[in-house]
Amino acid sequence: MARKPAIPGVDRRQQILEAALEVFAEQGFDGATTKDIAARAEVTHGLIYFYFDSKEDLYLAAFEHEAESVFNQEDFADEIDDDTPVEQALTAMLTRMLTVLSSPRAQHLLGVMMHLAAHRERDGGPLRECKAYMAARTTHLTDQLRQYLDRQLAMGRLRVVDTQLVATLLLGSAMTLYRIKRYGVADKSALMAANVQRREHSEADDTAPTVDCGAIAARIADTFAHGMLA
Amino acid sequence: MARKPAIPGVDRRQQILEAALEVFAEQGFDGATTKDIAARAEVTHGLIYFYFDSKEDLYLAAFEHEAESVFNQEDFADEIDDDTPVEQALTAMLTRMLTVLSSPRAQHLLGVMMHLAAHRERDGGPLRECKAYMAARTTHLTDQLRQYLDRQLAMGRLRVVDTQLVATLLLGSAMTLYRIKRYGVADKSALMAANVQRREHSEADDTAPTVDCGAIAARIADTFAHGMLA
Amino acid sequence: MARKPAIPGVDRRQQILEAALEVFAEQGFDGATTKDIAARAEVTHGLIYFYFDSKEDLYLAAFEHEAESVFNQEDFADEIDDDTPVEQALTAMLTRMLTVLSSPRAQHLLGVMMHLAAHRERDGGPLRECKAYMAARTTHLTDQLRQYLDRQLAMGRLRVVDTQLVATLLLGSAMTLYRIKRYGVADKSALMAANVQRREHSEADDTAPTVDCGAIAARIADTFAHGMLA
Amino acid sequence: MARKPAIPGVDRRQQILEAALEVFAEQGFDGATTKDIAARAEVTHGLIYFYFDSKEDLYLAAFEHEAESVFNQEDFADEIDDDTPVEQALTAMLTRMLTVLSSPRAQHLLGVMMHLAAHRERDGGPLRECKAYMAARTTHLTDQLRQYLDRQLAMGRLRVVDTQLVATLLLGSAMTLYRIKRYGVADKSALMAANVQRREHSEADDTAPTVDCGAIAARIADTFAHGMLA
DNA sequence: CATGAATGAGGATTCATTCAT
DNA sequence: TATGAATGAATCCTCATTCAT
Repeated sequence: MARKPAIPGVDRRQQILEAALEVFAEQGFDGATTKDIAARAEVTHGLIYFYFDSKEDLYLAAFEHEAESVFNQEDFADEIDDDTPVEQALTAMLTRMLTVLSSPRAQHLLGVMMHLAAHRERDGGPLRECKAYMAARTTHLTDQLRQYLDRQLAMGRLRVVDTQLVATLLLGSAMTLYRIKRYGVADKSALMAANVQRREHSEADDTAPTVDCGAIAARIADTFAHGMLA
Repeated sequence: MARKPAIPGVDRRQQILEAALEVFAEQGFDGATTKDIAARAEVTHGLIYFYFDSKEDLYLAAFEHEAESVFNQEDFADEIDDDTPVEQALTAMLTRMLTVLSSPRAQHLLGVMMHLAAHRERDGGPLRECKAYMAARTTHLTDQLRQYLDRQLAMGRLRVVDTQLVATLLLGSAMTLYRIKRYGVADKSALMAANVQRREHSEADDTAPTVDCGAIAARIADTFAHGMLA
Repeated sequence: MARKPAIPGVDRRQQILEAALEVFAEQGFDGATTKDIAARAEVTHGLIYFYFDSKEDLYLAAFEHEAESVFNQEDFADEIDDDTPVEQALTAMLTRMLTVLSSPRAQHLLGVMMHLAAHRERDGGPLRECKAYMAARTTHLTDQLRQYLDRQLAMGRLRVVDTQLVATLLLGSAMTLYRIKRYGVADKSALMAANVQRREHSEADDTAPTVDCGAIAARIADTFAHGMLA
Repeated sequence: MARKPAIPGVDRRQQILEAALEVFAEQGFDGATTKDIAARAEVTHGLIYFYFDSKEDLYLAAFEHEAESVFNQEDFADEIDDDTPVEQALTAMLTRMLTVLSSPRAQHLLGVMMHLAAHRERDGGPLRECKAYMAARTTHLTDQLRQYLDRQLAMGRLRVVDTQLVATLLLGSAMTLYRIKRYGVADKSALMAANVQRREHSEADDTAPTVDCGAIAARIADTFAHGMLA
């Protein structure tokens, strides 16, 4: 009675995972319904429970599935050559990071992460694992960057700044701007940065606007490198 | 069966609004239940519907109620003296902003705004109004800051930078860091900045840790003013 | 704290009773809400419970209040002169009955009665009393008419017909037509009589259409008296 | 927790539709609860919403489901032979109609229709569709009958009477009497005809008393054909 | 594997009713 | 008398989850 003969190559589990990530990214854990997900995956509602134990299990699986593939490409800071001029190196690193984050899948992951970040439950709730994973990865990134900055500082190429702070601001700024550019209005508000995208891009739909990662990266690097004073 | 005559002094409507803001900040619109809110407000479930038409109406009311009082204090950029040195002026402005945002109520509002920012619905959904309000206020802030920077640029005090970009990064950074400092782990992930707070503060509860707004502001201003290169 | 000083002459109880009858006529017992009634009576919700013990009590009171005044005028059959020609007597009687029923209040009562008639509960429910009252009055009317017909039959003025049946049909027909004429479309369906009113009257609003009771009465009497065969 | 696999032979949707019609017939739309309906259908409460979108949707479905099958048998007037003597033809037609209406299901439909007829909302409300359907079918029936009478009138077999009026009275009388006979007291009141049934039948339960449709039809036809005057 | 019917707990909302003032 | 705030039970509806087929 299997309606979809399922072209043996197509993996239903995969379909569900992807649909789930999308829906969770849009609606959050509470707002998403398993029925919605099934519909998006073009799968019957019941089938979800063949592959996953529960909505929560599905959430975790979808998150990890994507996080694995996104974060594993991101040891970008490792490749930084300590001898390259700082601004150039930062531009390269930010470009690489933004490029990785440009894929639709990575975007969905970011969406999920924003919901996760917004959630604050007394006990941590069912999403605790995801939060922990996210925190770890995030810490790792900042640490890599900070270590790089520390080395540059030691080499006398930087003013004496709080490298931890700068690392945080750099990565935060990159993500902030990136999401603003891609999604437009709704995100602006989140970060109090409103009309950037109106000037440069104006796509707000999901048809994957091409964002110039290199340009964003260069500008951020320039600002952080030289400051804005004359 | 009117049980509690309401201890004449207490305003139940207010209680509900405040409880709602808290719960919505923690759980988001979908995650929050009207029952939770009633419990937090120490009010019976049904009473919510005496004061508000629906969960959505309550959300809007709670949001606006707080947004009004928070944002109305925030025309900080207006007071900036164009003759003050830029770094000093920015420090003052950021300090003022962070101070306003330190109140528990403002924190709840920020929590709600994060959820709002994470939500992405085809039609905008019931929360559209809040998003629009948020976008407008946010745009206003950035604009004020950008205009200030434009004036300074015209006066020859700044390098030729993209003032819009800098304004966005400045405000975004301030908010980012602020939330990280106050709440710890969960927020880190949102912005991929993980271990800042572990070094400086480590409170994660609601007992309102005192954050040194001036110090944060000064460091951000310094970084943006001079850059990090030696 | 009495908002309405209530022009001492105006009786709030009365206002409530009348509003209740209207609302119950429109929505039925289950469909009506005490809040609606209070609003219609321009009275606060709570006041209802000062005058009445419960919704049910109010229903009973409203029903009886009106029924008393309507039915008490209706001993029309008593006044029939046995010597008047039958058709003429019937016309007079029906005219009188329809006239009594023309008042807005009587119309509301009829509305309530239709709901009552439609309700069929295992145990009789809270409306049992009203139903019983209605049945009694109704029986009384039919009996009067039947007795009149029996007397006429005994006097040889009628064919040998089932007087009980004819009495029932006569009264039923009168009410049927009357409601159709007054309310238009919705009622038609109830009684499977559709376009009568479109020809003669076309009011459907509550602004009390004047209905020609005499004309309706005459036509009914004619039909029942002579039949339709040539 | 799919408990009952549904005893393959039984159609739950059907069960629900039938239970709904019964409950709606007894209690009206407002008085009926979905829980009652579920209980009557021996189905869990939630299942209703698997098959129907809302209580209203269920009402419509139940109404139409039954109305279709009842009204479709009722083009009785079409089959009337214009050459048959009028009284005989009417008797046949009424007999046929009453027979169709004798089925328990048709009785439930009539119950629903009575509630519908009693309801009078400003906007028509959610039941508007049903009312419209009812009005249309009802109009159709009356029209058929009136046209038949018009033809007979043209053939000189009838006195000059208002055929529309007579058609309305005939059908209304048939339905009136029919419901009185079957259900007893409650209905009497509706039409102010109280004691007919006490003489002839006295069933008030749902065990479908057999009613002599032919006898009722004949008596009505006789009355309308010849009138009651000697 | 896959389906879709079925379940029941829980969520938003309404409403009759009560009571301090 | 009259008000309006307050209560809690009941109602409609949703949704995660299960299971026979």
